[in-house]
Amino acid sequence: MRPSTGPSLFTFLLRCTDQRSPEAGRSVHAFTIKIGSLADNFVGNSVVNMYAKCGCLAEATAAFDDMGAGARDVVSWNCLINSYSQLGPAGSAPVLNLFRRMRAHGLLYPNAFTFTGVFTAASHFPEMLQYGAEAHCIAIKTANSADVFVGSSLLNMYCKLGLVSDARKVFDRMPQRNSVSWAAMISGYAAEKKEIEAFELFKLIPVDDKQNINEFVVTSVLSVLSQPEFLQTGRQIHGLAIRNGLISFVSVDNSLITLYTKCQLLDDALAIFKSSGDKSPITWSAMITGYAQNGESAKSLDLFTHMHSNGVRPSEFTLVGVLNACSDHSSLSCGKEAHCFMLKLGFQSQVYVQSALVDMYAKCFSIEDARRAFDSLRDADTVLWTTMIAAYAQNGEHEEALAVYARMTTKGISPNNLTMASALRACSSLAAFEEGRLIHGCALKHGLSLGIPVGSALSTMYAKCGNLEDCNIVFRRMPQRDVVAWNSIISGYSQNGCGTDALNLFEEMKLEGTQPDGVTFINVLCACSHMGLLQKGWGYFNSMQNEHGLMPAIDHFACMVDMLTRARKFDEAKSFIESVPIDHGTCLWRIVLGACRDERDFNYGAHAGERLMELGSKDSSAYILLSNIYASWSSWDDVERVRGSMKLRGVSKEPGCSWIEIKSRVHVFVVGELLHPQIVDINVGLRWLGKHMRAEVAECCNFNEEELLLIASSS
DNA sequence: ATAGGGTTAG
Repeated sequence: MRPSTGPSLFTFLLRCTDQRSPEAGRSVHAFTIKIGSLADNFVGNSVVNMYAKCGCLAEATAAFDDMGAGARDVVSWNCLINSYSQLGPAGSAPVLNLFRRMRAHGLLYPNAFTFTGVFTAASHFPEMLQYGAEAHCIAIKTANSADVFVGSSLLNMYCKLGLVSDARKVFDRMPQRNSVSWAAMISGYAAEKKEIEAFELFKLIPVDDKQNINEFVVTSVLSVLSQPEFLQTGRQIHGLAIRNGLISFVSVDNSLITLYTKCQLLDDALAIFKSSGDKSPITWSAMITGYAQNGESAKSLDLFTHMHSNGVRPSEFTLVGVLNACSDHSSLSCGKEAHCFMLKLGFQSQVYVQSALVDMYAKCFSIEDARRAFDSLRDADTVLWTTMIAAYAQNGEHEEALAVYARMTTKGISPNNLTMASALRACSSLAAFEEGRLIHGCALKHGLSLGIPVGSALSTMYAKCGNLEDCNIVFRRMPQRDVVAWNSIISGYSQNGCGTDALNLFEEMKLEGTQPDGVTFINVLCACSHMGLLQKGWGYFNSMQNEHGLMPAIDHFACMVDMLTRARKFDEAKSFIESVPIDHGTCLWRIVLGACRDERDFNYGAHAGERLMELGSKDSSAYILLSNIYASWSSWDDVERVRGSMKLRGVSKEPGCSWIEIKSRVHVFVVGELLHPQIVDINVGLRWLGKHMRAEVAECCNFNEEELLLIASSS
């Protein structure tokens, strides 16, 4: 029996709910208890709903319990279920629990409202799939599966759990669909990067049904088409968004900004950004990130300052963008400032931000800071570990890179292709063959060995270890190759003295239709240089610009100088260097000096050495070579002059260091090594080797003893 | 009295 005060209580409770005022709601609740109407399921449900909407879930649950089993109906259960499901992942377990209790009750049948809450709850965790699928069966049995809300939340659940084709089956069987169904299905394809499927589905939306192409649908489809190859389609959807009056929706603007920044059209992106009426932190982040990703670090940082002065609170996404801009800038002071922001805003425990931070410090050459940032996070994931490995590899600390990789493996964190590529890069630099093979095995186990980044890194690793056979096998097994993959094998052959094979590979690459880049030409020109193919070298050098539109850079000029001097064309080398249109510092003259030593042409050597001194070279070996040349001529004044300016400029020789891995142990030697346990025997062996080498060289080249000592002293 | 979908990142 319902008391006469019922209707007015509803009105009060509704108003409290609408105004999200639990304070007022509590006094109405107290009144319902006083007049004993909580047992009325309409009033009770309103109380539960009021607390739930006000975010007071504990009180909602208490009111639900107070209603008593007799007064609770489907709506009471649904109110509670849906308010938990709106909490997101945190509410998933309570929802499934409530659903189980509701069914155990027996007399109540779940309805469409129940299933939408249950499916939403199950969509957050893969291990909840079985509960979701079970609920799907119950929905069919209780004749709820034809409902649009049920269908939409169900297909969304399958999408979020990675079962897109199951989602599509649900979608296809829906007797009716609305914008939510379309948006959920499109974003399901978007999450799997299935651009074609997403766009095909988008085109299936009935054209007369403008209602279905709303801001959600447009946002989803734009997000998946934000790539240069879909720019034209993206522009068409932009036009459609304008015609449908969707341009004022902030999420549409955000995805348009992303579309244009991903296509490197920063002006178009900026136009959207400027015209966007109410910018969200996402709008700012998208633009800041867009600048950073397009190498416009200064503009990125500038916009961040603007965001800050406009009083918009940066999100973790913003910080990632800003940190990226700082890495690009190699600006440690900017990076440290961003780090402070990050701490102030409390993003230090977010893995994405942490990885960007580690990367920033690594790119700013502050590897200790990178390590400290890495160590400060407890639950590092694959990418963060990989960033740290890459950070050491980029900074030349290859042993540390492998140590971090080893620790990652012990912790059972599975690698991705960049992990493998970075660890292999460290192996290449150390020529660590055994370690490299182990990593190859690991890549194989994880199914990563055939992809482009890992395949290329493997080829390089085998080549750097002198194993061209495995370098070739790995390369030939790759199902697809890009210019980087080709470069790895061409450089492998070229650096191992197999110039002819390197050049044949280069021709094969062009036949396959892969465009060479600057790196390819460095290897090709090196190969020509080593084989003394001067004419061929010139041909390739000229083809860079003429056939491939590539501007020669300092390394290419260096290859040509090397090639000319090896052929003893010192005059040509001299005029070539003087014609180089870019700033080349001391590098080209240094090559000439080195070649003059090897070719015993000390006149040109002295010229190159004097040029290097004029240019203020800090290279100690150049000064030593030059003074040795003068010494061989007995020009003691010049020797004094060179030694003097070397001292004046504070040029000193860094101690040389080398190492070798024997049976998994690394043996390190510095100049004048005394500490190695077998150093006496090693020195005896080295002297023996040196004597025999000199004898052999002298025999075939007719050097005299004096010249040989000059060569030995400078190399 | 109760419900479902979208945008930015290492």
